[in-house]
Amino acid sequence: METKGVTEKYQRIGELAKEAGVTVRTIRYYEELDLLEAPKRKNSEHRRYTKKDLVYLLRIKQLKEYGLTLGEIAEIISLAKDDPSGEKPRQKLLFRYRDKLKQALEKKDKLNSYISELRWHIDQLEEVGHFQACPGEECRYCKYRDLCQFAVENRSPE
Amino acid sequence: METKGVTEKYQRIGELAKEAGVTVRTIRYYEELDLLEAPKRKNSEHRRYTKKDLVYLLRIKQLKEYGLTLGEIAEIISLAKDDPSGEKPRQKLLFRYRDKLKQALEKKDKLNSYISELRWHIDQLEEVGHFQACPGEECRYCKYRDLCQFAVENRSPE
DNA sequence: CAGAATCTAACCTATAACGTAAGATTAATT
DNA sequence: AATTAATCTTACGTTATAGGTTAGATTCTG
Repeated sequence: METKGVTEKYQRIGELAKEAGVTVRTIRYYEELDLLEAPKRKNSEHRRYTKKDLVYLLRIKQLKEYGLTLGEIAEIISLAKDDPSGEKPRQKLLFRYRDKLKQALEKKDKLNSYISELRWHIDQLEEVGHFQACPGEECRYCKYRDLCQFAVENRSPE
Repeated sequence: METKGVTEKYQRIGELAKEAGVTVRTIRYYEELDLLEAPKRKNSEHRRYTKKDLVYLLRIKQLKEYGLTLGEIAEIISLAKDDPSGEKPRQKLLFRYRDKLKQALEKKDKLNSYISELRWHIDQLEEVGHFQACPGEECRYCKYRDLCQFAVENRSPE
């Protein structure tokens, strides 16, 4: 394929983990999920890694930061394997990003509604004196009674 | 079938569940967590509920909607039991709401950063042709190379 | 050759709010 | 009374993700 750097150095899994800022377990786990290529080894040698593996690891970390799950990342990596042009994985990644964006925007909308709802309730609570009395007799005098689903009808004699 | 009103004072758990829009299991679970008062019964009678229980159930549902956990709700209810004035539960609820508000605002900030990050990456991906080639030789011509942590150095010799 | 590092395999964890099943009992209906 | 329906308690299961945590064996390093 292509010639690797002159200073090509093989690292052990612990060293790679430290450099990438992940645990050893994480690296093996990623290998298990086909996120990371399993280094070839004879017999029962220990794993050896190159700079390229570090780059891939960091790339995975990056994609994770952008909200992709390991499954989604694996899917993209898998596409990249069969597609030398890189077009398919690129499209998939774009799709994922757009999807995450859509979800994030929806989430933002909900969050905004939630925030104003909370503000409303905080205002209300700051004014209403008797929490425990609600619902109950206090409803009769509550300024929010028309908005409250728990308001007790005020004509009913008790 | 059943005549509601003054005569039909006590409901069975299934009826209450249906009216409140929860499951029977949920009611028993809430009782377990002291969210709902356990109806008194002799021997091994079945549970019987009143209109009041329905109101409390709906109240719990409402608090849940505002993002309180069952644990937080239980805490408030517990406070209400020892405090006839209702002041302590009210303060606690206010505290919770304010806390939720704070968290929601923080979340919103993060979401906004995330959204712009995503947008940036989408723009980038729409322009960069070769995902698979990144990082690599393509970095030399990539317009984002200065921003990319994975850009391979092309000018700086080791 | 001691002791670190790594190996595989397999189970464990956290999180909340219930779901679900088993087997027994109680209530309602016919 | 008999049958059916509802309810009872107890207790384990669920959902998902991304690894953590042993254990005991093996390999590598100084």
